[in-house]
Amino acid sequence: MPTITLPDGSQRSFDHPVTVAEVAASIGAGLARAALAGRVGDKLVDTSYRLEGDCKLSIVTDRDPAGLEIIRHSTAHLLAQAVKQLFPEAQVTIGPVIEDGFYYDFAYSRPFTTEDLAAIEARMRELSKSDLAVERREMARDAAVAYFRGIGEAYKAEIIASIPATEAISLYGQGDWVDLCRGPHVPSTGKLKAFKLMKVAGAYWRGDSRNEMLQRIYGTAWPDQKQLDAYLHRLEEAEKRDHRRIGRELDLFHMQEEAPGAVFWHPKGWRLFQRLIAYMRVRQEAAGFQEVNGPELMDRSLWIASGHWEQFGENMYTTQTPDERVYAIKPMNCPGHVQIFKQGLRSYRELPVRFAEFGKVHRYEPSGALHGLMRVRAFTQDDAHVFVAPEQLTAEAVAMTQLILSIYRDFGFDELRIKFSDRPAKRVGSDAIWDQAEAALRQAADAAGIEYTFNPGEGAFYGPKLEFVLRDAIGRDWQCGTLQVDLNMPVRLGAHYIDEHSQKQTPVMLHRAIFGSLERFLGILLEHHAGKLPTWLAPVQVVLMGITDRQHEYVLKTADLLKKQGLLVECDLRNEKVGFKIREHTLQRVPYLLVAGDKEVAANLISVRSRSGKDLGTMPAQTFIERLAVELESRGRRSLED
RNA sequence: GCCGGCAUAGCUCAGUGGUAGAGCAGCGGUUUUGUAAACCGUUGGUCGGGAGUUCAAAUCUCUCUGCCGGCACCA
Repeated sequence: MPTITLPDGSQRSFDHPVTVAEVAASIGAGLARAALAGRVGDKLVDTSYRLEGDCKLSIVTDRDPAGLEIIRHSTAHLLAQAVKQLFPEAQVTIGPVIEDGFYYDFAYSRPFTTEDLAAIEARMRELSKSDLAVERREMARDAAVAYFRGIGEAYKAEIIASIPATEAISLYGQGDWVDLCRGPHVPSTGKLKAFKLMKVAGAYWRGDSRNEMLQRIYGTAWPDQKQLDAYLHRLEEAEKRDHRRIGRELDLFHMQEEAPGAVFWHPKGWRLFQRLIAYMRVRQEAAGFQEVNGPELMDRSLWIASGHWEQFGENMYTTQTPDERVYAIKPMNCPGHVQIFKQGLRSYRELPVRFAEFGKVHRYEPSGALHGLMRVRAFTQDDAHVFVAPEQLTAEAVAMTQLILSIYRDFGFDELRIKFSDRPAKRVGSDAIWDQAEAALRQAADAAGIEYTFNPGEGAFYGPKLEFVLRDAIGRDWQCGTLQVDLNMPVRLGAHYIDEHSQKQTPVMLHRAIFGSLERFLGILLEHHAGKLPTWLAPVQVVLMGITDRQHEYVLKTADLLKKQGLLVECDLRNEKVGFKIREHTLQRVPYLLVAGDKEVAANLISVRSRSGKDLGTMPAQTFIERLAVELESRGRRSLED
């Protein structure tokens, strides 16, 4: 005799076991139609799930995030069913939900074409229209392995075989098709109405490049057509903020075939780049860092000693000189900084020693990894290494975490993901050292009060790391900042200090980067702001223009005034209409446009227009300068428009 | 590196075996202009590189390079 308690606290009693669907129907016909699944306690179940005893139940519809996830998961099944009907030779593997959609990997003799994709999508629509019931059943593991082997699904059988033998396997069937799945799923395929197949790509079986390549089909699915259309529109908008496009439109940089993965910075882009450096210098200096500079080329022996040659030798650029020595072009700055630390005897009194460098590094990245400014072969790190005594480690790591977060906030990145990555399979150093390093970093992260996710096995080969991850316009995540605890490199490279008992000690080394790669950070920054950089960063902050050439002298004089304040100013004295000039400079995302006509000249004023198109009225140049100063000093938190 | 796609003027793109095109940009004029595109004229391309098929290749084939979307990698 189950009594069901609903989310609003109301209760319903039944004199026999009921399904989730029946409970939904007892509440209302509309809810019965909208029901995708049920939530019993914390557990998601199908609408066909039978409630035998008293429980708390909520009906999951597409308004529930869990409901949307179920729709996407079920759409992945619909995709697999359609593929099996059209390409019976294809084998199914896995089909998980991802952000905004899903994918499904198939093993097939050839890649799917875009024509295939259209045919598959059309078949999915037919299957949806047929409104096939989705039914769950359970099977013993070994029986399930035998079943999938029997129907020629070797991959599925392999997956099931890796599940413990004692577990019952749930299978979901719809029409002629059955898949292994934990569920839950929508009650019938008719619930799947708004979906679209997006692209095909290769993907390795079990994510291992030694395995065969499968054919992955990506799709998106939404509760209704309107939300699907909105999503597709968002994608189009995101494309417009692609940093590669903005870089060209704003004449910031270019790349070309002769230098794959390397950037040609144009004047405005380089100015922007230098402004990032100038900002970081100020922040670093205040935080006790000393800027240093190491050689670009160092003998291979140093990289062998550090362990980089062993780990990354394949990805290092090398050069052989006439004396037959082999040098590596530095792929990172740490060994250089250790050499500087090693000069002379270091006292414990000097610690922490904080060396920072804007170091240009070269890494021969795999060709397929290159991606605009985000992944290049030649890039500049705001790299720093801090040598501390073990007891200073936590405080130093906490301070650095806070510095990173504070700097990100200055750039408008309030939301970022932080990941904690621990020891990778390929590493140097004993487990005892790793235990120590991981514990220290975790302790520091907790002391800093940050929230992070756990990223097992993704640490650097010499130590665990915190990764500060930013997201680009179309949702790809990129590691920017990093903080690493390293107990290995100081030993390998022979760094020491003398403690208070005159004993030689090995310092702990912290690696940290805040921008990470300036190139990448700039790419993210451009996308984050859609090219509309905050005024304090903009390579051109103000453009002045006259309406006719009668105002030229006044414009030049006013521009001089602004330039003397250190503002980045250009004058547009071209023989063009003011509307044309406004349009061009607005497209160039110049923060402020100042216009002077005869009226302004007569009154000794300027007319101010913001990038957003707002007319801020006329004012004396001095007033503009003062109000702009407030915006610049607050790094855009306060604006001249306010 | 792997799978797939793409590569035509500075940019965005059309051209699918038969004499390389458009819009914008650029350049030369005219216009002295009031807050997101004035008007007229005009320059510009070994169709990514190489090889092949063909009477004939931007177009078909092979190959190399680069880029794009994924996967793998990311000190």
